[in-house]
Amino acid sequence: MTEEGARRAPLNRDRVLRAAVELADEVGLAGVSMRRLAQQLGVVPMALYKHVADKDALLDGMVDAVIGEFDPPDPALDWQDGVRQRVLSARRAVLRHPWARQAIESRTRRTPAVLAYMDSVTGTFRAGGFSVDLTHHVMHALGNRIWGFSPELFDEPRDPGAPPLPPEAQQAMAAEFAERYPHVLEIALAATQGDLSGVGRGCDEDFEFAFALDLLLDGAGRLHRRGWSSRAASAPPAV
Amino acid sequence: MTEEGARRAPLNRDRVLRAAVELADEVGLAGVSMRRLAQQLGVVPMALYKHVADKDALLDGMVDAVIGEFDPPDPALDWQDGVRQRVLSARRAVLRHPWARQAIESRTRRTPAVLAYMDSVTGTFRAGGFSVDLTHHVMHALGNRIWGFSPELFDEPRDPGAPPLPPEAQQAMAAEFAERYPHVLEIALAATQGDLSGVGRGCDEDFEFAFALDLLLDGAGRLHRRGWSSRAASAPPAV
DNA sequence: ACCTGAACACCGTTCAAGT
DNA sequence: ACCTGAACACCGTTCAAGT
Repeated sequence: MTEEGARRAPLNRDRVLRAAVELADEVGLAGVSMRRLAQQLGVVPMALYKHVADKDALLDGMVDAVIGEFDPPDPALDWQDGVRQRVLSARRAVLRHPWARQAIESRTRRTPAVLAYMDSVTGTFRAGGFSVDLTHHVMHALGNRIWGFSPELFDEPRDPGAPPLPPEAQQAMAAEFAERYPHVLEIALAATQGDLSGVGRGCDEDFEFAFALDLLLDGAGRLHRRGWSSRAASAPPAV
Repeated sequence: MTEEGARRAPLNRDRVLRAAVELADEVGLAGVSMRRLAQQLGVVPMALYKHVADKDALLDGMVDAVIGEFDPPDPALDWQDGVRQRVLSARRAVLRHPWARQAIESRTRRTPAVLAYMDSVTGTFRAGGFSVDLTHHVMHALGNRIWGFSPELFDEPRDPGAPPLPPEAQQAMAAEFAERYPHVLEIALAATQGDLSGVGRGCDEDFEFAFALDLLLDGAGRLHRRGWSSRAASAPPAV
């Protein structure tokens, strides 16, 4: 309210990005608008455009900030543990920022930070003796899993704060499900040891992630040891 | 312009969804707004809300329309060819609608059509003798690949209509890349047989998709044959 | 150099009213 | 039953102007 008391440190790119990350942590990615971010910084919306080209650039910067939290590579590890360590470190960072997965999936530009991370993982395979050819295909096979997340295949886990469904509702849901989607119900029940109230609460995502990652890395190692090459192969793998 | 000449068939859910799919095919997902879709149908925006609860429901319906284009399962196939056939059929449908991948990734609700498709793929593994437990983990490992796409790991392919970069720009890009991201450049060059102009035009996505799919299915088959169970395993796979 | 004010061309969705 | 009109509370971004 005083004339000069409200003066604040001048904006800069870093302060804008840090505020955006903080805002996304609080209200989710959909809640991050240029206008709301400006308000959070006590500034008029247009002031942001001096530090960030447009909203896409803002999102790129936010993803870069998450990448900045990844642990550095550990050169003492062999290729398999090396890739695992980096990817699981990426996973920890991504889980710290629930919006990060959605933001990463939405990016189509590859920033220097993104390229540097991909280069580092690629280099780990090469240092482990993988051919250029096999490394290329394996990077594609890993896909977004190098960022530490797998897609939500089934429903989002139910809000843990939500009250548990009443037993009769569970029964009704199970009955309907059992009729229409017996196989989905079966594997969902298996994941919760038959505890119906757990269905829809999601399963052990960490285990599923590690399972898929190791399935891919082990398959890759097998191809590597056998000297597999896509030039020799007519059809894809035949692992 | 005549009073009655402009009368059109009454809207219904199907006509709304078909128009939305057509609009997305033409202008991309970002171009599909309730207002623009209404205009396309010669109707006021609010008229849509009688047939579709809100924009999320519209997107759900559009994804369901794509799923409706998948080929039915072929019961004569064994589990591996059966899953491959369904997933490659999904891929053909998704490639017909360039917006579909983005739409599928953005959905958090699982519609009956989505659940029915997942149930069908799950059932194919079960019919092939896979345990409930292994089927569960394998479905997670496949992840979004059951929809026939893998994530864009590297850049989007350059617009094929765009003019090719001038040779000196290619040289400059390559030089900069070679210095900062040598490993990414290396595998990118391998994918285009050293043709620099092809870098950034993307690689053979069909091959990469088939590679990853078969890597996963072959690994899954190996675990199946060996009677692997997550209950017995302390750590994930050890394929 | 950095920020502001006003404006433009959009959004999704509500409500009460029309036929 | 189905559609409309007007309004609300938002968006991202431009341009010319202020300090």
